[in-house]
Amino acid sequence: MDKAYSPREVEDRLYEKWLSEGAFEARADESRDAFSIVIPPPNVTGVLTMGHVLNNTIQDVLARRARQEGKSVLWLPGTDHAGIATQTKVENAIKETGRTRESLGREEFNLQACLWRDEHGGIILNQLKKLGCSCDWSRNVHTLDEDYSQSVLSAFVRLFKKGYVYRGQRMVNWCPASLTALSDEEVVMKPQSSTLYKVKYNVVESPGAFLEVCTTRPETIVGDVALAIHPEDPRWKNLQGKHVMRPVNPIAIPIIADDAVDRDFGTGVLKITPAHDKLDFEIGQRHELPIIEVLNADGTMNEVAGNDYAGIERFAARKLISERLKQDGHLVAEEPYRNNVGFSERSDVPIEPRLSEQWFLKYPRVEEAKKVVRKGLIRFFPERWEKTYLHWLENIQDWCISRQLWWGHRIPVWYRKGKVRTDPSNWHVSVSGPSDPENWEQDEDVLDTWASSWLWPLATLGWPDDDDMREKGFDYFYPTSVLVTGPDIIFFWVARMIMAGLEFNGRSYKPDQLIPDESLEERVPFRNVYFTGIIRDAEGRKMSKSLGNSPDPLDLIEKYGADGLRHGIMSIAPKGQDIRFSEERIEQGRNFCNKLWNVSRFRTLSGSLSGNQSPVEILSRVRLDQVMEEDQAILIRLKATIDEVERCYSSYEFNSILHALYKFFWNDFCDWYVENSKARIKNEEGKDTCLAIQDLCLREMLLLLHPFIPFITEELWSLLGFSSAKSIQFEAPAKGDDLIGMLSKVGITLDPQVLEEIEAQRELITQLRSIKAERNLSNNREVEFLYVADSENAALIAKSEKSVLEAVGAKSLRQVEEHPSGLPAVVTAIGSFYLDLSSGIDLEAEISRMKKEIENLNKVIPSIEYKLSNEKFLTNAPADVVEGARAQLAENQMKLREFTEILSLLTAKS
RNA sequence: GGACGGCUAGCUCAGUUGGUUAGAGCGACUGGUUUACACCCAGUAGGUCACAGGUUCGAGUCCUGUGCCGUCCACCA
Repeated sequence: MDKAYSPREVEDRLYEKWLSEGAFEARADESRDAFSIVIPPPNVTGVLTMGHVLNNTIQDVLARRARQEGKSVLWLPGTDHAGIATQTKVENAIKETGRTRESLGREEFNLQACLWRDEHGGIILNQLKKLGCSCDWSRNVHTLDEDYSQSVLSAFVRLFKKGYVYRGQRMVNWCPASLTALSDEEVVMKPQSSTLYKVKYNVVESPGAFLEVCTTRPETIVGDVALAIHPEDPRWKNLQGKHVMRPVNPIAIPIIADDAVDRDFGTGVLKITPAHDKLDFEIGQRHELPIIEVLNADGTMNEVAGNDYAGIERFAARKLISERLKQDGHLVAEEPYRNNVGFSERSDVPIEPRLSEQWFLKYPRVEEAKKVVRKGLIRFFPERWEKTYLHWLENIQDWCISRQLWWGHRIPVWYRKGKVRTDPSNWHVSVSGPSDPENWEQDEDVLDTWASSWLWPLATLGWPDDDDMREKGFDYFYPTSVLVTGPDIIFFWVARMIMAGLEFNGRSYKPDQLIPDESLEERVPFRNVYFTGIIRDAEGRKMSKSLGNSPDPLDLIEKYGADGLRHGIMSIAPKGQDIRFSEERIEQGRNFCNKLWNVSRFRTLSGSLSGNQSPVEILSRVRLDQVMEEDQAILIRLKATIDEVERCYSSYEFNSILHALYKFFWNDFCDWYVENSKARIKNEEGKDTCLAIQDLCLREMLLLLHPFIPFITEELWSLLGFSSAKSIQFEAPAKGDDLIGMLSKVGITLDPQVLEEIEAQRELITQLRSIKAERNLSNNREVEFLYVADSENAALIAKSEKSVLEAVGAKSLRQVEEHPSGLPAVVTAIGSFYLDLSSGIDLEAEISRMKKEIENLNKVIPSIEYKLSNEKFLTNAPADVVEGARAQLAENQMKLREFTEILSLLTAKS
């Protein structure tokens, strides 16, 4: 074994081995419990981010733990076609070759997109392999796969037949960059610095009278069809029913009254542009006002806006029209204003409320979706996300599911050629299409990507095809055990999957018929949902590609190993809190692996490894008369650690699991038990017993650590001779009680009292080391200690004298009756200890060293004293600096006294 | 406007039903290569637990209020 652990070779070799053994392949096996996870499918053309590392490491930990526990595990991988994102990327790539989407045409474009996907796609899956993810790769699914598409279209058709999918002319969120409608969830509100324009509208019927209106969007004035006031607003009561002249493209428009007007905002008068504002549209409907569109799909003004503005981009038009208003004397005021504007999440441009013909979905099973979470049939970790989830469901709006894109699942609706599309009697809706396709034309739109991924747990297991479901073990693996994802997609994905699961799994119910409680549980797509935190950079910003603040996980794997990365990220992943990334934590993970490697290496150098193939074999090497208190203590701690790990798994407290394992391994096992072993294994009598206990601890440690750091643990598992017929991957760590059982079978019972004694001994050793270190005697192994203690404690001290002396680095511990004077002392729970400064010391060397220390202090002290006597220093320096100087002076003076005393004692002896 | 989270050592964070003297890692400082490990060992320093009240024998922990930071939802033109 090399001195330092080098992950690279080990990781690649072991991953290949796991794949060739088929260790990750899932089979429905009724004799065992099922454990299943579906991966949140990443964008097929994406690359691995730190968020993926966190998310997938958690899933891998759970999958590997379940595999060890003997469950039949399915971790199902796959990728998402990511409609807008991928189409935009492909369009940009095509643009570089001088072509456009339109010039290629739909079929050719999609062909190019597939080529592009196949070329750039799948990178992320290979990156997950580097991370060690134990997915069943033979089951890899892509949302545009033929089978998956069938299931997406099938869901659409079923919901259509139920009357839940409908087509309609509605106000939607329009993205002028991507030229498509978006769902409400894809719009992000951003505070903007804009201008509030106050515009004057002259009253037609009363010359000289006018109304003032505040707006942030003067470019839409050309689409105004009315002004609205509040019906009870006394200020304009007499104007209701009269008309004003539109200040741009002048025509007379009515003054109407509507409750929706906020009297307190601006002037209390609202201009109504039904084509370009959601509220205005509603008011317009109520008052049967005309709808005048003045914007094109791409955000430029259209011909209706007039020759002066047609073709001009919306923000340029805003400027132009405001200037025009100013010239005409219609602009009363303009002032800076901060408001929230909706942006397209993908394209990052302001969205445009736009009236258009789209497909909408009324969500199915909303009530049941609330119920399954309220009743705990699906549990959220942390629990608090339940409130967010329920609040969203309470206020749920119909979902706009059509997208004006080419990359995606094309809507399975056909219209009779040459007939009016708005009449449903001219529609054909089916998965396979009409039998006489020549007479029909298919709807041009595709489905929102989330309208495919909401079926993920169902479709990846073969739904809705019976044969496919049987082959993929649907009944065995569904509902899946746990979903691991970020809270940022709780609405996009989690909530929708729950509704889809409830709707589509099992026998169908009529729309108005609630699913009975007893069959809810088998229909939910997953039982637990673990929400990870969001990874932020050192400044607390969300990691993103555009900020360039996300490290490349592959670089980190290269530098610290996959195990180091996994350990690091898991140790900073508290339950559901955002995570501030720091490379130092990854370094710590690497160091942990190295420590594990080295203590194992030490074990291989200490003695034979035979007899390690099972706990029974290991314990058979124990000689009862050689079992020491140290052995009992480490076993008690091991048991406590196992129990703690068990408890933390059930509540998904991964950082606590690692913390418990780290503490046991490093602070208890390495720092104390193995150090103590060094003396014991020199002695043939106790060697075998001591090594057996070491082996038992190491074995359990490796088993417990394996889900987190699979590579190094598997490597050490075989290097230390633990491997039997079973790989570490399928070997369960002992439960706490199992451990007690195993031990009592060979006659070892654990006495909690022993732990206290060992604890006291540790405390003593630490104190004695400290008293030595303070006097720069750390390396002197000849020092002697005197102590005063009662007879009970004295017996205890005598019992552990040898190991205390070894650990402290001292020659003797001698009991005295009287407290010696003039010696440095420490007080512990079991007695007062004095460092005998005169004994066992190289007097000449110590004396010259003391003199050197004193000489140095005699230089330092006057310089601090001078500083403190300086008036300017005292008045100008910050208080803490002055205090610091005073403390420094006092400490050095104290040191001087101590050293002087020690010196006088030393010289008296010489 | 509504909801949720955070505020603990210089930094990043643990702290699970309220209970000895509040912990870890990193960083700082001191000393150390005695054959597992310098990716290491031994030791030291460093905290008014955001603030103000309250409940209690006892509060980092529970309650009320305030402040700052962050997230989500809604949104008034």
